[in-house]
Amino acid sequence: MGRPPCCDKIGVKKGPWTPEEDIILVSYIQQHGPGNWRAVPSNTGLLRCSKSCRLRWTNYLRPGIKRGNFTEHEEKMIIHLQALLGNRWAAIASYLPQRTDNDIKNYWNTHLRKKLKKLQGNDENSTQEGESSSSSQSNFSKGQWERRLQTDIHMARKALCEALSLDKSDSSANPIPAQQPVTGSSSYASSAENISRLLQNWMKNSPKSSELSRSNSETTQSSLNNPSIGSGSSPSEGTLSAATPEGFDSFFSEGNAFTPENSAIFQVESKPNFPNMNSENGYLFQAESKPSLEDSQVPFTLLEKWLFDDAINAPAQEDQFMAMGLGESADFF
DNA sequence: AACTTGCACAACCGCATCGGT
DNA sequence: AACCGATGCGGTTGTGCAAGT
Repeated sequence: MGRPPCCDKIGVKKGPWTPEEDIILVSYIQQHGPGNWRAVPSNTGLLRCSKSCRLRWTNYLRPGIKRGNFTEHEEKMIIHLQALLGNRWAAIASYLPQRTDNDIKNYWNTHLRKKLKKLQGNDENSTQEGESSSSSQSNFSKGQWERRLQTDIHMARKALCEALSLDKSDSSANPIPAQQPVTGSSSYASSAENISRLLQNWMKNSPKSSELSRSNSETTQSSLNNPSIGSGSSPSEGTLSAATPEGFDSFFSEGNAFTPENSAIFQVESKPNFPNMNSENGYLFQAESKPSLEDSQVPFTLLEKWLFDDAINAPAQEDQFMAMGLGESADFF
């Protein structure tokens, strides 16, 4: 009697995501917002398990994700945070809002761990090395425990601020960068940029992409024909028109990059269905199903108030962090 | 040119945790 | 309190590419 599979494995597609799938997923999330992942495959016709959809969204498609080379500052942050928190990638990622935990984890595993090992090798030929993070966790010092607690408090503050949608009423008062692009443009545009980038890579890396596109278009087509897609909206508002094989061919041909500009296809077509779309700010993917201030104004508890007040006084948190016991934390490598 | 090796990163898997009933 | 489903998280694997031989 084994653990039941997270989803019906039969007919579930695995492997890399195609641009068509990406667009279907983004379109769906635009309409319904992130969350209720279980319903995503059935409602979109995607032959993916719910986990896969969530992962794809959180790691690649959601707005505000920065990809590519890590800056030196980011690198230092990661090293520092890893020393403090261990392999709690999600917690570390909360300090680097534009990076995903998966990204940070990969970067750590492929670059930083080796780098540190090397450095350490130069420093001393001591025996404690390498698996520092796991071994260090076992001999957790009091100082580290306290810092870990601090980090948890930080995360609690952040979560609280997000939950209260503070930035909505007065973005300048919010000291903690929300997980949104800093630019004034629509954050969905960022999502489109992500897709643009993916499509461009797709084109660059795969000369047979259009062929694949076509083969995948069966899936897409069937999903497009699936009346359950975009339930609640008329077929004419399908939002998926760009995902037709023809649509893709037109994107791919004539050097048409998939830019935020032409991504207006999504915006124009799907906008009427977006409860969160704000014509001035663009579409804001608010933290998943978190209530806004207007929706439910909850009186602060003492703790919430404390966390909230404290958060406002913590703009230089990042630097504090960097200044915080580097020497000590270095011991954990 | 063919093959091997190493690297980078996307994606999967399974356990942990949370929230509702 | 116990159960169950949904989601989150971290470890690991698979795959494609580039560099080296």
